[in-house]
Amino acid sequence: MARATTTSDVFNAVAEPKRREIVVLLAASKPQTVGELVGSMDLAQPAVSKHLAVLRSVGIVNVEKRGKERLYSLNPQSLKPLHDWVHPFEKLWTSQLDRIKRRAEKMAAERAAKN
Amino acid sequence: MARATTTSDVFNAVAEPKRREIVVLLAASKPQTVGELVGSMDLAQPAVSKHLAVLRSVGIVNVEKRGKERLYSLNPQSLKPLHDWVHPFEKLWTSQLDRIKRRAEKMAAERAAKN
DNA sequence: TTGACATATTCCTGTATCGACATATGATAG
DNA sequence: CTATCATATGTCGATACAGGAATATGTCAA
Repeated sequence: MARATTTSDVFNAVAEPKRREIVVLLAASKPQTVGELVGSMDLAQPAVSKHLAVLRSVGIVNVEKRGKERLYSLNPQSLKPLHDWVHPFEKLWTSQLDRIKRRAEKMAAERAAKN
Repeated sequence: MARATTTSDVFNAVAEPKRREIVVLLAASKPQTVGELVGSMDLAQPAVSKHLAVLRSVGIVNVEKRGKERLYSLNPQSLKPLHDWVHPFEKLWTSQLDRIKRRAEKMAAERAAKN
């Protein structure tokens, strides 16, 4: 078996940094044209279009035709599975008890480093 | 340029379903042996060991030698970057305003489907 | 129709999986 | 020391990228 497709999953789609960048850009400013995205991305147009195709295929972005341009917009709900998976882990590092634990471990590590 | 390494990033490491499964298993029950993980995973031991190696290399899990066994434990903080990236998007789908917006879009889509 | 512009698609190359299988390493008991 | 158990590592085959370059598609204006 080989590596999973980038289009198989929100997790895989978003594993690529440039695609995350696109998501952030679309979240910051409202619907944008491919050209606008290219303008703010240091990546050639074909590459951007391909990334957009991946994001489209997993439902992260929507397209709307507007003359010869295409307006891409973010579909935030699509990121919910990612959020739902990672969110429960938050309590494992925010609890007071855990912060004490980490502090102790850190001190132990420093102690060990001196010997 | 090819696809990024699975060990290059928490995002890439966690893009693989089996590795997410391991993370969940380690979060549920405390430190576990490779054998225990294999026992609850429908995947051969070498494959599990390799996934653990990937998770180790990005700091998602820690190992501790215990005789001939190795105890793997979760390092939850390592997931923080993932959480920090996705969390801001939550408000885009939980706000009352946005729920109304989605509702309207859905109705428009149904209307369009009838025509 | 023709040309110009915006975007998508195709082809190519180098690289990195993932799992199965076989084998190496390492620790412990007897 | 040797056999055994737990885990790690290496090899192989099929697969899938990501970006560059070239080209196709589609839309508008004159």
